[in-house]
Amino acid sequence: MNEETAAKCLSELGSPTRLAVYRLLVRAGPEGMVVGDLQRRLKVPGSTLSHHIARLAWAGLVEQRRQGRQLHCICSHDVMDDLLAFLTEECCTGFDEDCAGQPAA
Amino acid sequence: MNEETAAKCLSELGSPTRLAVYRLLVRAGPEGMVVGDLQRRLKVPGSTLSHHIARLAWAGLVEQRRQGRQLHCICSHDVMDDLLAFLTEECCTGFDEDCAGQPAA
DNA sequence: TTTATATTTCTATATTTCTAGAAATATAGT
DNA sequence: ACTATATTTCTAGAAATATAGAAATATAAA
Repeated sequence: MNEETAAKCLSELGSPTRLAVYRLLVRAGPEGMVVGDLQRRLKVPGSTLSHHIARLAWAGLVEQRRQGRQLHCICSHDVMDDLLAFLTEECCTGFDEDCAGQPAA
Repeated sequence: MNEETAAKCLSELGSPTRLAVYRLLVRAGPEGMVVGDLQRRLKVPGSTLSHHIARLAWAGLVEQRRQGRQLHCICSHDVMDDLLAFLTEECCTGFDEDCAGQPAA
């Protein structure tokens, strides 16, 4: 993952509503959650929620699969994994022992 | 780190300019870099850069120490460590083997 | 085919963020 | 005190984002 893509992911996760959505989806596992469930859990109007989910999907953090009338939202772990790898490798140093990553330089 | 704080950090890191600043500071190590150096490296007007650095500092990701006329910017690893821990623990699952973290549930 | 449900798209408004020039502040040297 | 350097604060316009109601779309059930 390059810096530009990382910034995109970080930015999309950096909204309280979207981070909450993402966490719920992580906990929901491979089945994911349908939009309506997310809506009831987060108490956010459908149109607003749809907008936020679309952004998460645009960043590749979430995938959507229609099943009948419902749309299942499932988190894509790959992107999060790449993001964590980027942060660990590129935004941590070996200068102190707090961080497990290799030195960036 | 709670969800609100994590969202704040993610959002602040989610700007291409700020992520670039942060990465340069990580690589600069404990000495950090002065604002002027960052300005020359990133080719960004001082006022713009100052604004971005202030946001990183507000989120606790960067610390500033004046030394004479210059202001050294140093990345605070603690916050990044906490953020990585949050993402690993709260935004990764044990459902597949891609992710090293513990199950969130 | 009508009706109900689930979700999105359209539209508008309010708010935030980005950007950068100009002025102000802080420090150091002469 | 004056000048130069480093950086911030002020200001404002432009662009992006958030929010949510209303209308539209997709699917299913009766």
